[in-house]
Amino acid sequence: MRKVRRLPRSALPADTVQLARYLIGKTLVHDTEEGRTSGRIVETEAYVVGDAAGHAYRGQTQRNRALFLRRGHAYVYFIYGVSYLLNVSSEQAGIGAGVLLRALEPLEGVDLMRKRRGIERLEDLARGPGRLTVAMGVGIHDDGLDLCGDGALWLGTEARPTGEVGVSIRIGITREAHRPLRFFETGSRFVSGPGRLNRVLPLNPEPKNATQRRKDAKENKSRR
DNA sequence: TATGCGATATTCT
DNA sequence: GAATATCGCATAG
Repeated sequence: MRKVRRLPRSALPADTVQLARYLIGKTLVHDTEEGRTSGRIVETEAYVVGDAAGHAYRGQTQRNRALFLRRGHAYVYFIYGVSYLLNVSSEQAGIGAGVLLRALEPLEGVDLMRKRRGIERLEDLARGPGRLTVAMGVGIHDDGLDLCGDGALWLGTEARPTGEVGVSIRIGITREAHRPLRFFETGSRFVSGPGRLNRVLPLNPEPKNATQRRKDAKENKSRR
């Protein structure tokens, strides 16, 4: 394994889509009192400027203010009453956009991740954005932190060469769901989502996502 | 492998 | 009151 060094902000592309692509293969590290956990980033999604699916779409609020920090800051928020999700802010100060970190391949602190997650299987420790934050010990207290500073949560260089990067539509959203803004390392066992999205292109006809399916089911029921 | 469903907080309408 | 950048468990094929 290569020596992992902190990524300076100047290394991050100053564009949301490019950053999402760039982060594949890089390392996320968290040092806590319990110990260090780290992992290779194998799946991301871009939430670009003017994106109706992005939290910054309706302007800055108390909740999403970290998305408006200059690139390289953590935006953490709570969703579905169950999960915390971690994003990296991606544009210049005052412009709201970010990259959602969706899955990691565990590197260091695997036992600590197992303890935090309460499961054993390596592939499931950080596959999915909500699982990732649990495994890494990331929570709302990390919202707004600078991932390019000298803090405990940071982005690092790649621990080993990155494989081929694939693209697909994003997962779990309804608005602008067709856009090819999800990036992943092809062939990785640590990537979330249905297998058909994890091959290199083709951008297949848009499958219905979970929310839409639920809506349809409900409508069918009330129709009877 | 896919589909269905409940849990549950915060924001927006 | 509805929607949501999810997860874990159940069930079916």
